[in-house]
Amino acid sequence: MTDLPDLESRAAPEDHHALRLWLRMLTCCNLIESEIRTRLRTEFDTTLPRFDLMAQLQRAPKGLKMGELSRRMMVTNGNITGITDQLEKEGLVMRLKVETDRRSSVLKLTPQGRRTFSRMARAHERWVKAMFADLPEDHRDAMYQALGELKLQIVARRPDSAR
Amino acid sequence: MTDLPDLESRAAPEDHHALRLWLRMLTCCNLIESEIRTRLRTEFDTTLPRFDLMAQLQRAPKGLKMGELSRRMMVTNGNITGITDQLEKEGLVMRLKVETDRRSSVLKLTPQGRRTFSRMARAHERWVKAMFADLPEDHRDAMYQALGELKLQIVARRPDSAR
DNA sequence: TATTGTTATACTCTATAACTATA
DNA sequence: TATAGTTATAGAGTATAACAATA
Repeated sequence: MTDLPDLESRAAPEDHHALRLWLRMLTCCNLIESEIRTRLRTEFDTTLPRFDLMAQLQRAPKGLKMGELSRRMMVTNGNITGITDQLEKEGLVMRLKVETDRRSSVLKLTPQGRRTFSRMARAHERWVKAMFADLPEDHRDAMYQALGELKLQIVARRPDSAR
Repeated sequence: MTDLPDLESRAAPEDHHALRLWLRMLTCCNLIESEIRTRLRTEFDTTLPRFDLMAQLQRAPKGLKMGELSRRMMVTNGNITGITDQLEKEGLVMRLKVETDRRSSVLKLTPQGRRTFSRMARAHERWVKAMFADLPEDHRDAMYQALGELKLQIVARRPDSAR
């Protein structure tokens, strides 16, 4: 491994393995994430949180309540309101009133939102595939596996995981 | 793997392996990062970029020029100026004039900055170790390996990598 | 002319907390 | 009382671009 001058360079030789792994993981994530953010901005004039919200809705044909989106995206309610306001103004998502609970709204993609998201999702998948293209399959699968365990442990340790 | 209601839930069954891996990786990183940010804030009243900058300086006893920090932390010059202003005001880092180039400053940790950073770094390592504690060694090493390759590829693909 | 660092600006994202309307 | 969503606010982080001093 070469000594590239990035975030990982903050690791010291005596650091614990877990710490070195984390710094490398963080560097990779930041690299990928910043490329995706840049491309979403320059090619689609949108942001990652907006893309994430639309991705959640795409997977939920019946729509999602705003509170559920807040949990999934791990941000507070007010933020979902803000992102939703933008997307609604642009005609990409719509708020629907719930018969059984008049406090709630359910969000859905509009037909236009569905079309727009499809184009973005295809591009997004292309970018990601390209970035992971040369990672050997067995390494890719091993990482997927290991990350699955890691995620379970971390979620289990979270203070609010009993919710 | 259970179907937890988080970011990864935006993956669809037909998604490419690379995409699913990326979403899982992103979820893990976000979980870890947000725990670290919260703890840095509540226990040390500081932020991740400030911690990162100090970590870079800790590893560079001779100090670093601000432009070099900007490259390593992958943010623009102006942001380094801002973070440095804060840390300097609190007496944690100092700007030193360079004899050979009067445009440049070299940043170093002050003695107090060194002490403060040591305490934070020990705590930070404890947090990370705890989060990775139950990940089997062989998985951990496999991930470290795979991420190393991934990082090389992504860096090589970056538009400014020829710099 | 190019580079180093600074300044000013604008925007997104985020958490917090107070609020409303329902339940 | 508790919950769903809204509003207001403040702060961090970021990019962009214009700028001064120096190379």
